[in-house]
Amino acid sequence: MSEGTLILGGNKSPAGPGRPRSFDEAEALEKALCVFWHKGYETASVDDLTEAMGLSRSSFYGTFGNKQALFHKALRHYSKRGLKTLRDVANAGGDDPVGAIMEALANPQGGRDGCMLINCLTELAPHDEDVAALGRHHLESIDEIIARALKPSDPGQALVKARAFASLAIGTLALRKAGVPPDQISQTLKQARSVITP
Amino acid sequence: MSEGTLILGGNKSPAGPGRPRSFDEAEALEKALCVFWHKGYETASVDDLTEAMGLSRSSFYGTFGNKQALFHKALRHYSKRGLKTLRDVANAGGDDPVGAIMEALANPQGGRDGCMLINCLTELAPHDEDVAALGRHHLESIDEIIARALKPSDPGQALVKARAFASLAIGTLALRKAGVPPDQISQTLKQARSVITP
DNA sequence: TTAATTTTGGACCATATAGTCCAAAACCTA
DNA sequence: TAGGTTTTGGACTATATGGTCCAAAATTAA
Repeated sequence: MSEGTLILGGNKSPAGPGRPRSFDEAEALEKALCVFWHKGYETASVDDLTEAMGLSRSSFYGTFGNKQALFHKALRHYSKRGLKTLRDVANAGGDDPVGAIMEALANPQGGRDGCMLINCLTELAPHDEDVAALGRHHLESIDEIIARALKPSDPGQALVKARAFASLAIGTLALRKAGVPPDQISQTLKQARSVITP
Repeated sequence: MSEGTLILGGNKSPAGPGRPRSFDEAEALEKALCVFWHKGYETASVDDLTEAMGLSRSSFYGTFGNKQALFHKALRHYSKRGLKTLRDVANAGGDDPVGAIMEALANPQGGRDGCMLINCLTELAPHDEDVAALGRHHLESIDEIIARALKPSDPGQALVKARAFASLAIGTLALRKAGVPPDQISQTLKQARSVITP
């Protein structure tokens, strides 16, 4: 049960004896993340992944265990980083954290690929409870961050409004995927203000 | 180029000579639709499909051409029927068409499987322009139906508000997939009223 | 009954896929 | 330098996949 044994993935490449890794695990994970983000879980083949990560199959399986384990690790990483970014944006927003958040939402990182977490939720959540649970936690966290950004408003309704705001933003991701013109999406997103104004 | 030639799928099973079909094409399509809805495009194997449809591979390929053609047909059918249902709901709503629409949105057909079209948009649109185009048309139609339901409101803003309303509703589908409790989803959906009230 | 025509069952095929295995390479410690 | 240890390349395997093929079955028209 202890980490570092010879069972599965996550070999820590200790400083002890043995041939050293020829790659950076974090970088490789990042590359894998991009592939999953762009292609989805099922469509991303191990060949796609190893090629993008620059790894041999041995290193791939030796380091990450298998495709699914790598995927879960990538998704957790994505979630953690995304939430941190959102918090940072809200904090950096100063007097208008909601405006800062909306600004960020209007120019998402994934472009037409949308949000990796929402993509994976759509693809896998009904058949993978781990993904579903991670998704719930992610969404809940987003709601809390937004609710906190609404601070002057009446606190009883803050979370409810934050949820509606977030749902609207998530909905626009579908538009993006469909190739709806960005200006129309921005216009739709601006209507989210009417959800949160008291 | 004419239909009915011997090229691909959609054989009309004419009343002429030859062994008659042992199945109903519309029913088979419906079954396939369910499989795609529940499992997604990639994950639905031809074996899954033929089993659910009760067809041999010969009948499958002879009637529908291939997996992708069947899928597109199913998706178009889904879109058409969904839009008709939405229109019917709005029309049957009498004095409060928006309320009727919201009622319908709170009890969706797919349950945790969400909306097939949004699922497929998420899975395929960035890599399949046909799906993307169908998605845009579907979303646009939804917007128009909702905008029409907002008739008393100021007409210039009707479409903008309808789009925001629709995006919020679409966003809640992700919550549903993640297994967020239905009452919370309903509560979020109710906030959509604030988007459309002038 | 016979010939033409279409559907059906299911064996078959080529390929793609996730995952395994092992010998050689590259390192550390003694 | 020698022995122990880990990583690496890449060949290999088993299986699942989408799609094809053809002989037999089931029908209609003559």
